[in-house]
Amino acid sequence: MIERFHLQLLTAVDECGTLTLAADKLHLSQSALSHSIKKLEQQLGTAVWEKDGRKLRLTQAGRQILILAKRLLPQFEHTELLLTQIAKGQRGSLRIGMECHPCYQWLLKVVSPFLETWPGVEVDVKQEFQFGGMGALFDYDIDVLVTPDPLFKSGVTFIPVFDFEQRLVVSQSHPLATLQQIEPADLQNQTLITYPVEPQRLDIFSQFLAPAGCTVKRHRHIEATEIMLQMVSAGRGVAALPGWLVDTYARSLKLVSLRLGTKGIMKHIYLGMRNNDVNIDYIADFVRLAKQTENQVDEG
Amino acid sequence: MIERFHLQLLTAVDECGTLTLAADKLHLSQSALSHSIKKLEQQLGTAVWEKDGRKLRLTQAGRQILILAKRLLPQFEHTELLLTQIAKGQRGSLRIGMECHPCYQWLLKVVSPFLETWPGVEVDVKQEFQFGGMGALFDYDIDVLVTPDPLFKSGVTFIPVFDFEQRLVVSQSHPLATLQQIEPADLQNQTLITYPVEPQRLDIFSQFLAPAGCTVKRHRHIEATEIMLQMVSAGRGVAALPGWLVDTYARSLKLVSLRLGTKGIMKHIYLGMRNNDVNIDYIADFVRLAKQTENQVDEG
DNA sequence: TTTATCTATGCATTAATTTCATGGTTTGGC
DNA sequence: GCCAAACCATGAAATTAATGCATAGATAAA
Repeated sequence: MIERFHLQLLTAVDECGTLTLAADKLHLSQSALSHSIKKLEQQLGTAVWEKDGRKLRLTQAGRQILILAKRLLPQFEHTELLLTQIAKGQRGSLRIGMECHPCYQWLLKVVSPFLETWPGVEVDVKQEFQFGGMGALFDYDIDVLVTPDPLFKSGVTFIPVFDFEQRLVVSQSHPLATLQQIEPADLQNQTLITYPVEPQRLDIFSQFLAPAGCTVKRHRHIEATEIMLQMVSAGRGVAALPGWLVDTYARSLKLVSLRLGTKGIMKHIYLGMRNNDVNIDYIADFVRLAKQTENQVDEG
Repeated sequence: MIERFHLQLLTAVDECGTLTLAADKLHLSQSALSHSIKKLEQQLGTAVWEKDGRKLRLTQAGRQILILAKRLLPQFEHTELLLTQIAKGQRGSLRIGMECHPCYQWLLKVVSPFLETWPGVEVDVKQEFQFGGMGALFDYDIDVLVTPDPLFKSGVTFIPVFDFEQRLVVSQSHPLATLQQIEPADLQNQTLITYPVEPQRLDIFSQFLAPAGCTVKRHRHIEATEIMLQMVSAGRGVAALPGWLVDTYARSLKLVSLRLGTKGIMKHIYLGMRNNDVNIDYIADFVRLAKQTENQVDEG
């Protein structure tokens, strides 16, 4: 069996020229190296080098091992370097799961500074989960779940990082645009545009229309946030989206956002993660950066 | 220090699912594996896997090691396979040195069947040596020397493999073409074409012209055998080459070969090799094949 | 020929690995 | 909800391997 040590030994002899000098370099006795090689040679059934005077000359077999050494040793060392970085928390992978369609815009504000602070951490964002965001978290498909609907189960921690109000968006010229607030009945003759997810996961249904026993004239699905806002701007329908998100497009697209009900629909974005991971440096820092965005958005 | 064993261990656990089954596969106790990993984890400063119920789940660090394992282990195994072939003499390299210009044609007849018999042996032919063929042999630049001039020194073995007569080649229409044999004086008014080497290494000088105190009208150098024969065919000069070599071109180029002196210049091709290498299977077989060509050439 | 240098090897010592025995945890069946 | 089975962790003992010392053998240089 060729061991890593043998590769180091061959390399050292190649660099130093003699077994004695190689022994110094490896902080071992010349005897130890001699014994090691003898044993290897017995196992392989072939000599690694032959004596030429008092020098050693690699045999065909020895040359092959040296070639192997020069190829493999750097890879061992590279992985070990990687592991010390992982041990220090400087390196790893952060797989973010998104269970909140409009939050994508917000996420970018968090990821951007994160990437600068943690160049060794690979960030990946996933949006589709076979067994829901929680399943993905438990199955180690993701490391952090961005969701407005936390499930406080044992084994996972959910931390609120951002508060916002879910508001109705309409175009400036829309009949509802002048109202102070929207009541469920106001939407009876409207086209409501939402992301293509089950209605029970949409707050405007579960917290606003359904409790009042109301419905809308038409319900359309659109995947992309910007297209959705373009449609609203063109008067083709209304949508329910986070207030801060509407604000960033309000001027350019001539949009107005309105409170839903008297108190409004107040939401929180939570970051969910496995308890074991909470103390990993770069994950803790991701949470910290996520909390910071609240101020930025309010100011902006 | 990540050792080869750790790579095998990680791979086995990855394949078997549990540490216990991996232990069976590696013919070790479950305890031994557990201890090994614990020690590695201490050295690395990071866990390799974490317990998830009674299963083991790789950590980020563990995944890196597994990636390393899947890349490096096959390379270890490949080299070990190579070494067993080298040990059995099925594989190696045969670097042939040529110190005999016209012998190249002959060599091809030997190399061709050799390559078929020894697919694992890499054959290389060298023709230029800084310190002569013997030096190249001693310096391990070549493994076999093809030469008509053996030097019987200790450490090397020279084996005669092929006998031939060095004859003068002239065109059919040349004035000398009708002679039974050539005497040194016959060449006084001739242009002699030879390979570009020192005259003392040319038999026609050292064994024929020089002893008789004769010389030629002109001496030209040409590197390539076929061009040399074309020149002779065109009546531009005469040359001294092995009889069997001339025979193969005699009809197509309208050439005649003549004996030099009464007894002719008789030569032998020798194969020289280091004593240590004489018993290597594929080298011994190369010698055997070289000896066989004698019959083939005589017949052809 | 002598001396310095280098590798090989037997033997005693030291270190590392492995196993055994056992305890703790989790899972699944009853 | 309890019990048995499966699995991993761990301490201590036993085994095995690696290492260094001392020295012999061999080569090259002086």
